[in-house]
Amino acid sequence: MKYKKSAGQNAKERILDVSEKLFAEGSFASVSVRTVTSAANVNLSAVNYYFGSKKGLFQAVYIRRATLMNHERLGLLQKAVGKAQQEGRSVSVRELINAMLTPPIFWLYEEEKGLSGYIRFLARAYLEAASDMENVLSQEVDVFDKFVPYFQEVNPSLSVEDIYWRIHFIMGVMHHTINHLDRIGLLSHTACSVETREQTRDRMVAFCCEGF
Amino acid sequence: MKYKKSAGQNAKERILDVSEKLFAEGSFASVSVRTVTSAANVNLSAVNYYFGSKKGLFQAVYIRRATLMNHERLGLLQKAVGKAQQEGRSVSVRELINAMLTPPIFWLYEEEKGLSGYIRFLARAYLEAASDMENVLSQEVDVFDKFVPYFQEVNPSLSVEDIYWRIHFIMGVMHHTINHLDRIGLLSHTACSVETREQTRDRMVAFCCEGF
DNA sequence: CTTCTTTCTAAACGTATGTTTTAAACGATA
DNA sequence: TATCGTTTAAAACATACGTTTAGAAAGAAG
Repeated sequence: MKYKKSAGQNAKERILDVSEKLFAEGSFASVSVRTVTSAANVNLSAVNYYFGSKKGLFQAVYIRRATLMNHERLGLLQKAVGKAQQEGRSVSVRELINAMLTPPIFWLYEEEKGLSGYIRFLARAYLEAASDMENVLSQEVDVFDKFVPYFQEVNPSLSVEDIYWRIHFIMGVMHHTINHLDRIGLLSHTACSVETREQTRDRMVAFCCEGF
Repeated sequence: MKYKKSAGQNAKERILDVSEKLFAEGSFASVSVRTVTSAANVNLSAVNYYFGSKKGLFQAVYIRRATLMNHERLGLLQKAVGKAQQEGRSVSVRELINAMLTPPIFWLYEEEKGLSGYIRFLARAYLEAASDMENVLSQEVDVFDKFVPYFQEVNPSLSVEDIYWRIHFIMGVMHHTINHLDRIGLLSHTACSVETREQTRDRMVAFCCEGF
């Protein structure tokens, strides 16, 4: 009853890899199924065979790594919480924002495993028609919800409304950096050069910490 | 030699109005010429007649109000500079950021004149293929360049690199708010409700000031 | 009215799109 | 080897796309 599917698995994964990259660089409508299949060296009908439809492919690209990144974020959060408890203090704003921003920014620099493509894909998916991609939004929202109580704890004077607004701004800093990191040299007339992922992350964390 | 063109002007403007809105809500590729023309109640060929091509229409939408907003920004900058000179001090960070953010955010709330559509159109145009829309980017970049010396003056310890990174983050806060203002209620589980344009602007300015 | 330019309309062109269909090729099991 | 589920392949389908064309309608100028 068990079939090897070795070639099939490869084709399926190859399609996912390729479309992740293509959807990261262009909108859903601007990337055609034919572009995907020819780039992945598979037959045209493979997309519909494996994913039912173009939209199905898009969602499959999203789902493939959806849980992974948020797991990383929650992992960092847990780690910070544990360390703070051990030292008998509450989690700092810096630790919280660090946990929110480190995974996506580190992924952004991880060209090799395709994580960079996924993170850019995600940032773009946010701008696709809301009706089709509500799950994309809600998943990340759910994770950020878990951060709210800690923000409240470290700064009780802030209302829940204030906190969500600040989280919203942090997401802005994050998404914009993901979308335009490669153009920051152009923006600054080469005043800003390529940095390590840590340097970029630290710049963002510093900016957002003060904003909070 | 002079022709009235009254109906023509109306049709042309109507096309621009409609496509501004449509391009604000969907990507370039996802908005078809037929959708535009039928929404504008004009003949299908009107787009090619007036603008040469679909891309020509897109750029026309951009150009129509491009100078206006940056004029507003520079006006606010000049005003702040004049006031500061009169009071014998240098321009504050708050005044600078205020001049950068007030025009786009106020426009965002200006549903009536279509300015809201334009500002959302602009934010989306940033994500279109860079090769086609480089002028969109460069125009705003040119304006922000004019702010750099003042940021340096008020905070001489910052390098040009630092300043551009912060401007980049401010643009992130701005773009994200433009793109997702209507979804902030969803993000916050209705903790955040609709605010006045001044309230939203002040939140953004406050966050970015501290970040700077 | 006639003339000429501009604007609008309807139809068609050629191509690109997502999807479906048909059958061949493959791989493991029996 | 024969069988059956799975995967690949080629072709066709129907539709949607951006663009072009040819001509009608409208309006100002002579």
